[in-house]
Amino acid sequence: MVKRTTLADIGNLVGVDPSVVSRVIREDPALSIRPETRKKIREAIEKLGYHPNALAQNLRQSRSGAFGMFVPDFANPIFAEIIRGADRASAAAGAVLVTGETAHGGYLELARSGRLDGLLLVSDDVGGSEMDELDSIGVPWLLVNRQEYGRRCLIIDDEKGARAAVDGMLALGHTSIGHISGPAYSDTASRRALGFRNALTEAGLPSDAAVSAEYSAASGSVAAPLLLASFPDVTAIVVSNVMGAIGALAGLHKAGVRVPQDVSIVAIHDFDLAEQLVPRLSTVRMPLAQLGSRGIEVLAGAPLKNPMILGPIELILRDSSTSITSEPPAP
Amino acid sequence: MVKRTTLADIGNLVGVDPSVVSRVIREDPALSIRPETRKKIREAIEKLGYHPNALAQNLRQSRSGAFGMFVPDFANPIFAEIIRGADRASAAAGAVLVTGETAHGGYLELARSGRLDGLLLVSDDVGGSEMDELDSIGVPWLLVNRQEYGRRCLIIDDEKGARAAVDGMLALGHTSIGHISGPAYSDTASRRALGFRNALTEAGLPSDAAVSAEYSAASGSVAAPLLLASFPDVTAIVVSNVMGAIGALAGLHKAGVRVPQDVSIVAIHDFDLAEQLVPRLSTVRMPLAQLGSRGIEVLAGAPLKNPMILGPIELILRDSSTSITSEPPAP
DNA sequence: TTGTAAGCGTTATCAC
DNA sequence: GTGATAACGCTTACAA
Repeated sequence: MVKRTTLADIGNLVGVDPSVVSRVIREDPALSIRPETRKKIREAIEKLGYHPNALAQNLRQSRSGAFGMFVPDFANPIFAEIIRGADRASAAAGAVLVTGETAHGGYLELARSGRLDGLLLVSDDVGGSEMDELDSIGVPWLLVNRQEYGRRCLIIDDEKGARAAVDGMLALGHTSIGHISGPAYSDTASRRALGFRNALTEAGLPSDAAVSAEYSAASGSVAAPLLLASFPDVTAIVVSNVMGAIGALAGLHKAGVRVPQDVSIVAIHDFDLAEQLVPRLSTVRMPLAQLGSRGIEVLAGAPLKNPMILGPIELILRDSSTSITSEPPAP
Repeated sequence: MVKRTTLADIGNLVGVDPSVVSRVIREDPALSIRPETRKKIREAIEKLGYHPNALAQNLRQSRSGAFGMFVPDFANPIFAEIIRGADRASAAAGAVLVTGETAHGGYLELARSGRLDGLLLVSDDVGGSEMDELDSIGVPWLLVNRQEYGRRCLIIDDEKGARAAVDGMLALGHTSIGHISGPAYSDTASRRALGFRNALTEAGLPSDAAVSAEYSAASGSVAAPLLLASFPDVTAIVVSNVMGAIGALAGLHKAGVRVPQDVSIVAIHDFDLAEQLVPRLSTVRMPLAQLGSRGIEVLAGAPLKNPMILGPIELILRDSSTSITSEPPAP
């Protein structure tokens, strides 16, 4: 590997001080320079193929030009979409995105060593002591998709998302609607459960048909038949998360329950494969990518007035839900 | 944000030169030091909560401590698993993993500015000129899951994977086996197609029942019914990639073809959701995580004698494939 | 209109 | 056994 070209090399070639070259590159407005000198410098840069050494810039400016983003699981399409948003925004901000899974806890060491200008944490398993530690380190950081008292965070309108799902089922004529919620420790789950209950209460309908499941397909596949066994009248189920919904489809199929003929299913969060499942899964599309991109923007200095992302929330009806009127009318 | 503790701070506190502190921290074997001095230094480090400034280390040592990993699509579970492997290996190597999507081409600038100690590219849309540029920059880099003449790369045994799928179908009694291959420009696709043909040829069976599809569910959903229309005798289909297989299930369902009763399906590459689809999808599990982890190890200096990863390849039979003998016997 | 110089915090090579 | 010094490549206030 050949030695890299430095500012000094350019300076030597042109016969000018490196600092001048630096100022030309950075288009320092306080610099007045003869056009021909500037031109010569530009040409030399071109000729030698100069690119600034980011490591030196980093040290000099005490900033790493990197943002961190840690998620529980790369394979979850929800996190993938958040990451994508963060990736785009980082690139736009001229920074790189360092990603990792929260499990190995590497983000603390990264923050301590100054390798991150900011950090996004998308995870329920980041504990209070880790958060305190981050605060004491002094890196800007944000909880993403999780609200916690006294911490800076960014969330989407989960309550509204759940309402959209319920309203969609109501519009299809369902009057007995069930809920497979996320785990109790998850605040997104409780906000969705709240939206579910409120929407039904406002419609003058009961909202007690609910069971809770983990954020996993396996858990959803158990929960769905269980819900129907406990509440046999239920004709539509709002599933709090996509993995659970996929599991629910599988679990119901195995139990001999037909979707959507016997029960309609709608999930919170949309994702690519929803379109390809059998049956195609109805979802509520939420602004996940914005969760990532806005997170980066806040880390980069944008004001955080409101933790709630105000993006579009959209019910996407596919084959897993159907109108109740397609059932034989009561005698 | 308070000023960070530096080596000099420790030195001042203990009454010793910063360089000595550095040598203690790095456990320099060439350092002889009084045990009590060492102890005092250790205590001061503890007391002031010192952590080395990675930015300064980076500049001094001309290494960024970061590896890059760029994929076409974060949402594809295949790439997610490769990323996970790379993430683990990076953490183990004391480096961070910078990820991004190949589309915005940011990796070139990262490489040029010295922000990466090495780069893994998992993508069919990285062109020859980009590769040449990377070579001229001098960063170690590797194509992952793609073989290209004259380039350093890392692949898995796709041919063997396809063979495993075919052999599995043969063992179930199928004698007319079709293939939904990946796109022609993809070398993984051609290696899988080769495995498919060889396995059938060696079994004395024809291997002409093949159509090609893009790496997408939508494409697979079109290709599967098409394949059956062209080759009505086919009783089992080997799908070259998971997305295509998911699409195939959907496409066949829509066409009224029952899986596995009318046709068996097996996909190359396993992933979480395979277990939760309806029907549960048979797959060939390939060592994807190792593709990522070994890639990082090679970047970190491990010798690259053989581009082929020699991990386990395992056929996982689930509900989407069944024995041909379950069909009514011919009269 | 340009040059000088002082750092950013570390580490490697000497010197004492 | 420990200290001094230079250097990594860049930026920026100040001097000329």
